[in-house]
Amino acid sequence: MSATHDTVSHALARVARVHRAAAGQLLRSLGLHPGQELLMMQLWDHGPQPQAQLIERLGLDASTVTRMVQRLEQAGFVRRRRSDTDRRAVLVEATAAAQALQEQVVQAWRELEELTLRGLDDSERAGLAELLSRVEGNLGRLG
Amino acid sequence: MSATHDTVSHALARVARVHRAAAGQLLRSLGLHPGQELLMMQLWDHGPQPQAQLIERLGLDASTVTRMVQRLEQAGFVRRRRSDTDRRAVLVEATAAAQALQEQVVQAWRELEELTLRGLDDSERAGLAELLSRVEGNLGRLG
DNA sequence: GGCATTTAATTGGCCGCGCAAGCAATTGGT
DNA sequence: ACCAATTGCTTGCGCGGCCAATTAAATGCC
Repeated sequence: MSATHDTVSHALARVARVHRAAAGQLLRSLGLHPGQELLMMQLWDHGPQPQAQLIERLGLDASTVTRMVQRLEQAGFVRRRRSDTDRRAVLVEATAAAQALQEQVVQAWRELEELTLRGLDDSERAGLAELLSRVEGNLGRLG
Repeated sequence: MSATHDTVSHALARVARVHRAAAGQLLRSLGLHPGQELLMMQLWDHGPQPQAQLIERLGLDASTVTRMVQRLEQAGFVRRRRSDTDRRAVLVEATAAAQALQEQVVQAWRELEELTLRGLDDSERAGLAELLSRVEGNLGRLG
């Protein structure tokens, strides 16, 4: 066995992929693709907001958000309108149809969380959350 | 603050993204896209092997591996040839050019690992590795 | 006011990644 | 020996995601 394996980085990459796959499985029947639910949650949690805010909060590239929003609009989950105070900005808001989805998405997310953490006791869960948070901090602000 | 946040699932998704971005940054100058280094590492660690083996070890979809290998071949890092014993199978092997890359990739991966784990002591690192492993187990086999 | 700079979005291009459908070779059962 | 089922791989398609380049609007500075 070569030494390039068993690193946290490898584990993280693999876990993230299966986790995303599991999310995809749960979201599939709701008509959402993995990643989109995070954007919708932002809208549900913080209400209508310009894309710049979504970009900021999701930590995604502007072009990614533009196209995600376009597709979500196409799917009927989101509405876009030009801001009056800043005519460059595009305000994004969840539609009524999306409101109906919220319950199911939250539920799916809960299932995913439980599936993910199955067999970990409270202190282990807290430990994992904290370690991930610190790792995020390490990687977050790098040049 | 709504309750949909602060879940391990959210943290995991975010951490995975910044981690991948960091990997991309480090691999960029080497001409590799994030994800490809994992495939190359398989080849370096286990030698020439059929795609089926790569699919198995990487846990990726067959179509994903097919196209990754095609692109890596295009880039000159990999060679493909039909297996003699099973003419459906495609054997994949690293090229000499790729051998030269190995050192740098291993180095980049080491940097990434250290960057990721900065500020965590040995027991915390071990703890994170173990928790990730258990989470992977939870999500891995979910028929 | 006038002009350079910064900011918000968009588009084109490319990659990773998965699902679905399909093809060819191999294996298994009878 | 034959034919069904399985296996290995490929292609079409669509989405998430990034970078680079572009346009339009807003801001800053003189």
